[in-house]
Order: sequence, then structure tokens, then C-alpha cells
Amino acid sequence: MATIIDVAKMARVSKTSVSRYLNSQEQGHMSEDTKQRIQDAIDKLDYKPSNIARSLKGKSTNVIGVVVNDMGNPFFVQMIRGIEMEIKDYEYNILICDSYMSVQKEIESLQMLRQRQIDGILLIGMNMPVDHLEKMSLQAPVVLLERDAGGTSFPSVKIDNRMGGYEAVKHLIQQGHKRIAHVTGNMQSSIARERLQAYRDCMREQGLEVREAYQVEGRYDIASGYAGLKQLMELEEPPTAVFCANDMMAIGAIRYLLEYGYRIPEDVAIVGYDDIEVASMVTPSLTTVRQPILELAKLATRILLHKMQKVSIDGELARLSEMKAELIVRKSSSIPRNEP
Amino acid sequence: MATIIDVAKMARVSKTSVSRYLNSQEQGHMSEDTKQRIQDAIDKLDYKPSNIARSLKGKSTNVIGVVVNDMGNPFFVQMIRGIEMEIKDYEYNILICDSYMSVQKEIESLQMLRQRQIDGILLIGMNMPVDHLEKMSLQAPVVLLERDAGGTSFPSVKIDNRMGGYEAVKHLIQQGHKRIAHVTGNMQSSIARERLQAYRDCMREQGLEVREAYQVEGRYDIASGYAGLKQLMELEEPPTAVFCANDMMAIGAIRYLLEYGYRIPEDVAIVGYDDIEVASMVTPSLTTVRQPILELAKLATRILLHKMQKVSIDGELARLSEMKAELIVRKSSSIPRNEP
DNA sequence: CCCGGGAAGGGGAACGTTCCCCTACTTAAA
DNA sequence: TTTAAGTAGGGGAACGTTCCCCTTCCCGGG
Repeated sequence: MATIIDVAKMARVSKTSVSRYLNSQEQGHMSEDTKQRIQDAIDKLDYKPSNIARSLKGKSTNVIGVVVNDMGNPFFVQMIRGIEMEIKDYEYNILICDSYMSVQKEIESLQMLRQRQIDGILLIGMNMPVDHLEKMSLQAPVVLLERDAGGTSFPSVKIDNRMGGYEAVKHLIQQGHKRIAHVTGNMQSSIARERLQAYRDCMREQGLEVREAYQVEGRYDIASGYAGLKQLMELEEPPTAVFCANDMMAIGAIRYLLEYGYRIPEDVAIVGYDDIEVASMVTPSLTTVRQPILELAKLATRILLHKMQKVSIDGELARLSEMKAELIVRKSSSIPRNEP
Repeated sequence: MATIIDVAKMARVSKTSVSRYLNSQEQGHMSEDTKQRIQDAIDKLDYKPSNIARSLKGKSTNVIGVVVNDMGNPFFVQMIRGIEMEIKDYEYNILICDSYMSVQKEIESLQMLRQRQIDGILLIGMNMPVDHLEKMSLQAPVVLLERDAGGTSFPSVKIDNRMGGYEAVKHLIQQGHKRIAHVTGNMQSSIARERLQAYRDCMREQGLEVREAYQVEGRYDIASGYAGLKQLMELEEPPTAVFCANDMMAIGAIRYLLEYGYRIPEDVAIVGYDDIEVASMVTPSLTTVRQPILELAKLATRILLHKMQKVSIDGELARLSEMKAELIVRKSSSIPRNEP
């Protein structure tokens, strides 16, 4: 690999001049002839400045670290894509870590990012307690995605899970259901807790009984939705409707019900959460709560860029950290109206 | 951030000793007392060695660059996950670039990776011609995923697309279809070309006419499957079966057919490719060709690690670069046998 | 007493940049 | 003619490591 010194030698100038040529925007202090010689040398040697040396000298690495709670979850993976889209016009790149839903792994990833002197950190659906995060002295701005900031001052972009969950349950109640169950997400995650809370609040406020047996814990994947429904349907008094904390589990739930001969939504209605791309493609098509995933990821990224001083963001937007979710009613929950 | 010098000062030793303490495996040449003082200083200062400085001095950055052709494709994204899983026990991290199916972007990404002095490169479904890649003098080992190496010597791990495609089409023929169409992937990708070739070969070998009008080009996403079917069904003599080059397009195809009142598989049979997680969840469930995605990604990663001398791989495995695909017959293509 | 060698540890160059501060030359005003 | 300012360009320290090679000390054998 050619270095700046090789270029300088070939162009018969000092490395300072080469550096100036490369970095100086006004490019003053340099004759056309010199510039030409430098450019020729660069071309001939196929020289590219070393990012490593630059990072060592200056402050920034131009890398953004992304810690994803679970790469098995398409919802989270979609966010990575949103981040990529937002970032691609800056000179940043993304370093990815999967933390496999483990707090230990999260801590290790964060420590690694710190060692790499990353410029900014995006945490997707983190499990770790926020105050622990606060103590970690990671030397870079952090933005939380799909995780609330608790008492801390980390910016956090998420969807209003309360409202989304509330709407979902209310919709089921409006369909005439009374025995409504809930398959939660991984309870380490604050989103799961919020959706559960919304479920309980809505039930109570609408005058329905909140039964402990109707709340089963899942892990956001197809398998745990399947298992959750099995557990629920084997109860003495099984529910007639189930609100699943995400679409993957809802798909698993549908799977279980169809396998055991239940009709959806006549016997059991299902509502999911996320509106992943395939939600409208399964049978029956899935009633769910749509989240503006890409927009969410983009907003979070913009806030991070702002914190890193690369981009200014309008103050309004910076504070708007809760985005609205929208209930999408499809066939898994709504009985066609031509029945009584 | 504390540096090694701060630690050395606090422990009243030289930086050399601290470095020795950190890196030397035998840890000879050092008294217990000194070690203790160094460790205390490290703890007190919360010192972490700078990866950047290490990279500058030594050769390696411990980063693997992954260029993904299209992050919108869950099939590719799944591979990233496989890479993560394989890598997580080494000290490597993954830098991701989405090339948005553009050759230009691919080149830029590769150049960027070179500037960052990445240790190894994984190219997922690259569009660029391989000989162009060969000329690029990227200073790191490369492994191709889902892309054949053409005449070049790059290791390439992929699924035997010929066989998979052949099986898919043969299955349709066995179901009695004669007018079989094909929605291809992005024709810039070699996978798409191989699957098309398999389609044509199978048709010809089974004595069926290969019509140009029955070959429409898609872009691997739901929308282009939908559009492809529209185009096909508006022909004077529409096909009775369609082989789509991936599941996303097959889902789009199903979508179109259902929307326009066709029955699947009675009016039109559909076969996809990939067996993504939701293929069995759509209605009708999708006949498809299953690919061992995670295994594919893991194998490719192991080969790369091998090239980077970090792991030895048994020679057998290193050469086995084509993995077998398997046809999964579901309801989108097979007419229940109780009809005549 | 001298000497050799091993253990413990330190000094400083090198990695490839950037950037502060310096010099040399030119030109024009005083 | 001196001086001031502006233009073109260079020297070298610094960023935080690693690692080669050096010094010092101690101990045992002859």
C-alpha cells in the first residue's frame, strides 16, 4: 500500500503539501502545477489515505455502532436498513453487533465499541437497565431505539406502545370479545412491558377482568407464539381473542390454531403488532399495529448525527421521540358483517 | 480516555511493561508485584487499549466487511445473521454496506473497505462482473456468497441453482403443466441467470417450448412479482404455472392472482425459491426450493477466516462450495390428488 | 575475584496521518 | 531602499500502540 510519503516523493513535494491538497477545501497555497503533479502521483500509485491513521490523529472514526437485540427479528433488522438509508449520504459506516438478547453480550458489545472509538451508538431494543448503561462511560453519543430512556437523558425514539396496544385491545373488545389473552414479548424489554401494561389498562378501563392466566410470556419469535397459544388453549376456559406483542408470535399463534382446527377469527381472533411485510400475506391476513419502522430508524439516526454535530435537526423533531402507531384491521380479527 | 502512558505512570513502570503485561502470553520477565500494580492502575483508570493505535502499528483491524446487494431482501439479511453467528467467537466485527443493487455503489463500498484496511471481505450477491472485482486490488481476502466466481479464483459459496431450478420446473411439468413461465431475478446477478438457465434447460429437455414472452424480469421484491404476473396473465395465452426466482416475488405473484380471482394452484400454480420463514405461512402455502442459508453463510465465513489464517478448515470442506438445494412441495403448486 | 547468563524492565523508533509553525520568495506601498 | 503582507511550501511533533534492542541487577560457577 502506497503512503502519503510515497506520493510526496513521486510528486517531489512534502507530505504536508499532499495532505493539504487532499484536505484543504480552499486549496489555497498551491500552484496549479503542483496540484497536477500530486494528482498524477496519486493516480499512478493508486493511493488512498489510511482511515486508521486519520482516526488516530484526529478524533473521529466515522463509524456508527449498532447493537441489535436480536437479528432474528425482522422488525429490528428492518431498522438497520433504515439506518443505512439515512447514513448513506454521509461518510459514515455501520458496525453491527448482535447481542442475542443477552445483557452480558450487550455489555461486551458496548465495551468493544468503546475500544474501537466509534463516533456514535444506536441501541436497538436493548435489554440492559438504562441506569447501568449510564454508568458505562461510553465515549460517544447514544440514541435508543424501541427502548425507553427511563429516568436517564438518553434520547430515545420509539413508538407509542401504550396507544398502539390500547387500540389493539379495544378493537377486540369492540368485536364483542371478553376473554382476551396476551402473549407478551421478552419481559426484559421495556416495549414488552409497555404493551402488557396497555393490555391491562385497556381491559380494566373497559370493565373486563384481567386474569393472570391470560398473560403468557413469549420471546418474539414464531415458536413462542405457537407455544403461547398452546398454553392458552389448554386452559379450562380458553380465550376467544389473543393480542400478541409482535407479528412473528401472531403468525406462530395462527399456525397453532389452524393446526388444531380452530377457525380464525370465528373461534379465536388474533391481533399482532409491527405490520411486517408478510402480515398481509398470511392466512388469514393479520390485524396488526403498524409502526413506521423505517421512519423511526431514520429519525433516530438523524438525532444521532445531530448529536455528533454533523447535521442540524429542527428542535421540534428532536423532541418528538414518540411516533404514532396505527391499527390495521384485517381478517384475523374481524368477523364479516353479514353474520348476525 | 486514559492511555497506556497514564497507566504506566500510575503503576510506576514503563509503557513497555504495560504493553508486555497486556499482550505477552507467557508474561515472563515480570514480577508478581509489578503485574499487580499494573492491573490496579488499569482498573482505576478504566483503561482500554485503543484498537485504532493497535491497527496502525500492527496489520489487522479485526473487522470484516460485508457488502450486501440488497438489504431489502430477507434472504440476504439472513446471511448477515449467519456471518454474525460464525464470527462471534473470534474477536472480529462486521462492517455492513448496502449497495442498493447498484454496481457503482458496490465499487464505492469496496473502495471504502480498502481505505479502512479491513481484514476480509464477504460479498453477498454481488452484481459487478467478477473480472472487474479482480482488478480492484483490494488488500484483503474475499469470499463470494451467492455469486459464482466466473473464471476467477475467488472462493465462492453458493447453492446449486441449476439443480434447484431444474427440480422446481420439473415438478411443475410432473403436475401436468405445459405453459410454464418464469419471473427472473435482477439479471445483473449471476444467480438470476443460473435459475433462468435451469428453467430453459429443463423445459427444453422435457420437450416443452421455451417462449420468450414467458420470461419476465423482476427485481427480487414483492412488487416486481406482482408486476410480473400482471404482465404474464395479460398475454393472449397466459401460463398455467409460474416459477419465480425467489419467494418474495412468488408472494407478490400470489397476491396478484388472488386479487384478480384466480385460484391457486388450480388456475395457476406458483413455485418460489429460498424457503424464507414465511413461505409456509402464506396462503396457499408456497412450494419452494429450500436453501441452507445459515449454513451457507457460516461456511463462507469459515472459509474467509481460513484465508485470514485464523482458523483451519478441512480441505474437503473448503472445496465444497456448492451446497444442495431441496424442493419443498406445498399447496401453491400441487393439486390435491382426489381430483381426476 | 571475575565472568557469564538469565531475569526484570526501559528507551525510542515506527506505523500514516494532520497541523502548527517556520522559511523563502515576490510584490507593492511608503 | 526598507518593510509589510501575501503566497508557496516544508519540518517535525503528535496521536497510542508494539517491539527491537538496550541496561541493570543478581546469582552461581570457576
